[in-house]
This record gives sequence, C-alpha cells and structure tokens, in this order.
Amino acid sequence: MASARRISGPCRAWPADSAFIREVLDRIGDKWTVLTIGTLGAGGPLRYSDLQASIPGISQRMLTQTLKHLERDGLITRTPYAEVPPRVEYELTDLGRSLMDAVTAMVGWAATHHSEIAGNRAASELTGVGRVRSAVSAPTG
Amino acid sequence: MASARRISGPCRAWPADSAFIREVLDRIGDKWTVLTIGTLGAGGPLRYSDLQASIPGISQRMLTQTLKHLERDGLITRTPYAEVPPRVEYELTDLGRSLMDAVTAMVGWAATHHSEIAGNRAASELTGVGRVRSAVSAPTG
DNA sequence: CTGTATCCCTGAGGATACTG
DNA sequence: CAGTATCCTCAGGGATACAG
Repeated sequence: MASARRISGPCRAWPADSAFIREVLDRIGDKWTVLTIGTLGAGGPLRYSDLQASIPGISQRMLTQTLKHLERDGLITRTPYAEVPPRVEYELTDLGRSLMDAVTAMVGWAATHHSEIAGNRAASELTGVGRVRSAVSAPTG
Repeated sequence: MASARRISGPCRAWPADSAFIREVLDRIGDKWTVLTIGTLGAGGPLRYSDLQASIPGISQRMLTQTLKHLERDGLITRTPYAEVPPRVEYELTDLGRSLMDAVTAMVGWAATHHSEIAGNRAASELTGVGRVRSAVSAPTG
C-alpha cells in the first residue's frame, strides 16, 4: 500500500489529481458560463439586458455572478458608460475567445455525436443496460 | 452560408436554447465523468477497483453512477468475467475516445492558460474587480 | 471484488424585492 | 438600466452499511 503507484495496473498518466482540471471544470462545466461565452462570442459587445434576453432562463443572480467570474478571470471585459440611462457592455477578451474556440469544439462534438448517443441511450433503455437506479418499474409478478 | 450573422443587439446565432448543449454539459460538466474518461483513455481497460484507486476522492456511489451513465451512452463498455473473485473491466469505445479527444483539447487549453487566468484573478483581487459578493472586508471607514 | 440501498448535509441556483 | 440582497428549495454527492 505504501509502495508508490502501481504503474502496472491503473495508469496515472492523467492528472486526475491535478487541481487545474478542477479549474477548467469549474469554468466550462457551468452551463451559464458556456452559454454566456457562446453568446458573447457570437454577438460582439452586449449589454446586460441583451445578455439576459439572449440566454433564455438565466436569472439576474446567475447572469451577474457568471459575468463577474468571467471578468475576474480575464475572459471578458466590462465597460460601463457614464450616461443615463446606465449602459454597460461586456465583450470577450482574446483569452475569452480562445476558450470560446475550445468550447465550440465541444459543441461541435456534441452536434456530431448527440444523435448517436441518444440512440445508444434508447437502446440501453430496452436492454436495461446502464440502468442507474433499480427502476421503480416493478417486474409485475 | 448564412451571412445573417450580423448582430444588432441580442444575437440568437448561438443555440443557447438548444437542448443538446445541455446534454454536453451534463456529460463533460461532471468532473467525475471527465476524470473517468481521462483515466480510461490513458490506461486501457481498467477494473472497478483500479478506477477507484486512480481517481482520488471518488466515492463508490459516484463511480458506479458515472460508469453506468457512460455505458448507457455508449462511451464505454463494461465486460464482466464470470470468475471468482469477480472481475469487471471498463474500456472506452470509439465514441468515448472521440469525446476523450475533445476533453483533452479542453485540458490542453486549461494547461496553456491556467496560469494566465490565475494571474488575472490575483490581479482582480487587488483591484476589487469582479468581486462576486460584497466582500466581508469592511472598507474600514 | 463489484456493486446497491440509505441517510443526510451542503450549496447551487430560482424567485423576489430593493437600490443607485 | 444594471445590478444587489435575501430567502428557500431541492438535488448532487459523501459516508456508511449491506448484498451477490
């Protein structure tokens, strides 16, 4: 047990214990973050209310929080205009755009394979493969 | 080609309302899923206990659930051997490997930029930019 | 060894009301 | 318009015990 890692069995070539994996997931694993980045990437500078309108279902709380996180990490810029009524515009930085590219790739993968996945899932339903919980459906003796 | 990418105000060019975006996120947004796929991708066929050992911190519940989800979607195969003691091996399918590639790209992005992000975040701490909650730190007025 | 079933707690996030 | 503050729900997921 105390011996180092068992190279022969499990392979530790992957940074499963690396903190930055977690960092990525915290970023792109949040659907609002992805949707926000995608929306900004597609639409150039957008203001708060435009973002809210463009991302169906997002709450003020989540939009604000997401924007702050993204700004904090340097993925977007926040530009307030000292006029009335108040106006604030958000825009992707270069860093943000680079993430956008990676995200787009993921979305591309999803677009390509999601029907296949759906098919597999449907098939699994029939065969009972991969059933997570022991189904409420009693076998009806 | 839809040149209708012109944007005035909110842009709906992004499938922010598409269900399959959500599907992807449900998949790759889960850290255990990513770690599991990564581990399987790096180490060939692995058994249950090897996976558990290779993914620090994962609980039996989560490992089982993750594996079932992945199997159900056709991303991995589950191969039980009728011997004693019981042995079950998990392995990526081609579909799973294709997702692995996309995930690897994301991880690559993270590896490349995470120090930059960390820097931005640290800088933001100093300037107070992007503060999510109104800081406990009273301005010592 | 390979799971399954339960309990339980934390915190993500929606709804709502208020401010500058 | 552009947020902030608060309440409250509910489900993700850890710990644990049990089964084949």
